[in-house]
Parts: sequence; C-alpha cells; structure tokens
Amino acid sequence: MVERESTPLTDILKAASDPTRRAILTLLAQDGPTRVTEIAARFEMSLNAVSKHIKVLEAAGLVSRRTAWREHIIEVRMEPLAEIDRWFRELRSIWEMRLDALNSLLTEENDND
Amino acid sequence: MVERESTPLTDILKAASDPTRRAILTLLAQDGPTRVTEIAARFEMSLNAVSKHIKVLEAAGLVSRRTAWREHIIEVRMEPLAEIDRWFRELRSIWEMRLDALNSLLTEENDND
DNA sequence: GCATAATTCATCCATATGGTTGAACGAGAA
DNA sequence: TTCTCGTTCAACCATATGGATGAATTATGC
Repeated sequence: MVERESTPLTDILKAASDPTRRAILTLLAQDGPTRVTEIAARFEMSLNAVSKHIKVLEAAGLVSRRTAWREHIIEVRMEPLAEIDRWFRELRSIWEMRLDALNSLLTEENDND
Repeated sequence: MVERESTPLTDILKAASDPTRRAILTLLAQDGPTRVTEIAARFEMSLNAVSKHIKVLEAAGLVSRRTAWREHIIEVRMEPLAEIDRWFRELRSIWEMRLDALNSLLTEENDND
C-alpha cells in the first residue's frame, strides 16, 4: 500500500470515528480529568484495550495526559475538534461559491432575455 | 470481535476520515455533480478504488447517485456533516456545564469565606 | 529487598480497510 | 448479433485496527 501522509485532520477524524473513543471523550467532558483505570472500569473491555484507545486519542491531541505519581490522569482537549469544524466550513464555502456562481450566471441569462 | 452497532455518526466520521474521500468531496463541492469516471481521472489510483470510496461516501449519505443512462452522476450532500457539528456542540456543552458547575462551586466557597 | 498497584509493552488473533486486476453487466450503436 | 462504454462485482493481497492475555515497568509502602 502506498505511503499515506497522516494529516492532523485525518488523525482527528479517525480517532473520533470510533464509538468507544467518543464515549471516552463524553465521559471525560462530564467528569473532568480521570485516571486510566477509572475510565476503563466504565467499559466492558479490558483495561489494555481502553489504554490503547486513549493512546489513539492522545496521538490525535484529543486528550492530554498528566502523570501524577503512578496514576495517569487523562483530560479531554476540545481544541482539535475545531479542525473538523474548520474543514466542514471550508467545504461548505466551496460548495456555496459554486452555487453563487451558478446563480449569477442564471441571473445574467435572464437579463439578456 | 464483538458486534459493533454502526451509528450514522460513526459512518459519517469514518467516511470523512480518509484523505482521498475528503478530496472527492472537495472536488464535488467545487465542480458540482460529476461522473464516476471523471472523478477517478483526478486521482492516481484505479477507477475501481475510487468507485469503492464513492460507495463508502454514499453509504454514509455524504454523496448521492443519479444514474443517467449508463453514467452514474455523483453529487455531494452537505446535510450529514451537520451531524458531526451537532456531536461537537453537544460534547462542548457537556464540557462547559461541568466547568460552570465547578465555577459556581468556587464562587459559593468564596461567599462562605 | 520484596510485595503491590497503575500502566504500558509485546504478542497474538480475527476482521476491516484500501488497493489491485480481471470478469460481468446493461444498454445504446453498428 | 456483436461491439463498446461506464460501472460494479468478485477475488485477492498487504496492512491497519480493535480486542484479548501475560509479562515488564516504575515507584511507593512494608
């Protein structure tokens, strides 16, 4: 398979596209900074599986980790989600520009009637 | 592996998380409804690969297909992207509610000083 | 030093994903 | 009928992903 550049946006969307990971984000948003073990306790899967999910979120910048003693405190970070919003807005504006161009073209034609 | 429910949001995020698919969406937003072959011509991969990407986008509702004779005209659909925005907003509001609660707790404590 | 606790690391497994190539299909054109 | 065109379907392959389990790590408490 060809080498694929991993843009931040791709990582963010990939990270957010898993239901378990979204649930983790929701949990963190509700409860605030939480230990890995405590997060894992909320899910019916192994601690290790949750730990891996958290690492994916961390790599995408969606959570940050603060190691206090032997506990790793995980905290949600909202900023990267704005990237998604930015992409969405850009796509929409491209789309609207085309529609505007179409409209003005039609108006011009009407003027020439 | 356990059976995983496929929510619309999961499908939308998964579909949007691939750079090629986002490029297809951008292209469609710019150029408007386009034939499959024509879309494929813009990418350095086989027609079949692009066709598969389009099917993923279609399953997520991000594009619609209009079969005109033997040509399949693909069109971008913006509506499902609002789902992402909705999720984002919900997460943020949960997050802000917690912060507000925290703040009012602190204020209360200050009042009691 | 030794047990304990919170995590990660290392393996392994099954399935999903993104890509390729070649065959099949459906419908107008010769 | 047979050819051609636009597209999907069917295999197939390599790698990624999500999960499990057991060992290793790291730092305190006894």
